[in-house]
Amino acid sequence: MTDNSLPILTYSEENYLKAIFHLSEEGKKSVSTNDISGEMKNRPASVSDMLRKLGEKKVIEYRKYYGVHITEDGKKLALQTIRKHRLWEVFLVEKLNFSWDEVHEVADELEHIKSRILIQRLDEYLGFPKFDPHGDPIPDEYGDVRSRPRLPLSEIEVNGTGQIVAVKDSSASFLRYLDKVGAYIGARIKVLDKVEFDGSIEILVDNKKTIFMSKDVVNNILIMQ
Amino acid sequence: MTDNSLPILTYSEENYLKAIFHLSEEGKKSVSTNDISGEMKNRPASVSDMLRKLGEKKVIEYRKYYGVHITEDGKKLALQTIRKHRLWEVFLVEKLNFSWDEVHEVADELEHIKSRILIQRLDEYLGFPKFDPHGDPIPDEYGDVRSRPRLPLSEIEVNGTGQIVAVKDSSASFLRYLDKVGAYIGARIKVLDKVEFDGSIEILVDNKKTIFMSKDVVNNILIMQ
DNA sequence: TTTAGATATTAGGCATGTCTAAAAAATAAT
DNA sequence: ATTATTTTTTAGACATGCCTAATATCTAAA
Ligand SMILES: [Mn+2]
Ligand SMILES: [Mn+2]
Ligand SMILES: [Mn+2]
Ligand SMILES: [Mn+2]
Repeated sequence: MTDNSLPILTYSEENYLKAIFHLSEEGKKSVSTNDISGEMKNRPASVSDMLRKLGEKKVIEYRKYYGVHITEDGKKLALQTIRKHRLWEVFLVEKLNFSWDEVHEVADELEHIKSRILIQRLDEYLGFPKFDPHGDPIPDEYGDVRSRPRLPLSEIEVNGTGQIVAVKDSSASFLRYLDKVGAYIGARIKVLDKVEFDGSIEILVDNKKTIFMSKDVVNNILIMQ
Repeated sequence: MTDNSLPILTYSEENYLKAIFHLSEEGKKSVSTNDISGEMKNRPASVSDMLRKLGEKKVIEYRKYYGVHITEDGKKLALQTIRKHRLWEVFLVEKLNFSWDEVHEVADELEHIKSRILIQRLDEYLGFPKFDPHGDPIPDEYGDVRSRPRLPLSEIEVNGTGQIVAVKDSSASFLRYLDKVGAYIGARIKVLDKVEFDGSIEILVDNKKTIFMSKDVVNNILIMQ
């Protein structure tokens, strides 16, 4: 069974489905209308309308007033969009010299281009990358994701070591901060000190540089040990 | 005066404007609703609706029942879309190994991606190409086009020589035919014989190969002498 | 110059996707 | 267990973009 039977989605439906997929990944329970509204930066009323349509297309299970669950078909479609988004991000950074804080908006448009062959060729051209510029895994054509185990920097003990493999927040301001302090994907880190009072920490990067980071920062850096 | 004051167009408006621009290039006179309807493969009623909107945005001059003329602003916007279309075509052929008959549909989607920096970087990455895979000139950022003088192969005299620089028809079937017979952009040709009866001709390609071509083909190949 | 045929526009409808305001249902508080 | 609050849905509206059917206008023929 290939994805021949999957419904065709509009740009907007793809965006909603991607948002629902991401929200589903975080907390396990069902995703609420307000959560989606927040993610999509629109009104709950608009979300209710869309949920009905996505329910009819069987990409989500929708029980009025009780939030939604994404279906297997929905997951497949969301992962295809995410695959495209992340491949385009790699292209923008690797080939067009975008910095990692500039790619998100453009990839959010490019991810909707429909051609299947385009994505296959792009993937090949990029050398079948497994991770995007933010360290997030790129699903394969069938939606399979080889994710690596990772945990927030905040959970590493003092004297613990690891490698920065991804960021939770991909906002331009956060990424530019990381550039500034020299915390890049792949950097080896060691936790030197943790301040219990405010959740801030002190880390050593690449055995060279000491950085102080606030709780907000520490929660958004993901480490592989 | 940059294009700061140009209106923002929707995808659909961009497609109409591009069609109107291309139709304007052919015959000099005004473009009719039916012409546009034919080009856009939709109904004249839809065109009338759109012409009103494009008129309000001042990208065309619209007098009811008398067709439209594109304005200077309209030309600038159309050329920006055409620039994007042709740059993406170059990318698909040069970098992703698409053949020249496969690129049109995909470029028709990619041409609407909005990021200005994306196109600048793409242009740079491709080495500032001046022509697309079909030999059509790529406008610069300001809409300036360095087109080369060219005329249909049908107008070359017997024993006349020249070089294939573009094709008028970019349909997949025509382009695949050209691939089959070995008539590519850049090929040097010499007209060996012309049959007045049916408009067919015999040409020598690269001093090596003789090809017979029908009138339909000959009208759609453009030559620089 | 009147008329027939071609061309173009409007009227009204439908689908998508958004909004505000009002109503309904679920959840939290008393 | 009832009330208050929050969450969610519906009703009605608007913009875009397409359609068919009816009407208006232009143009070419008689
Ligand atoms: Mn998107
Ligand atoms: Mn990313
Ligand atoms: Mn297009
Ligand atoms: Mn082309």
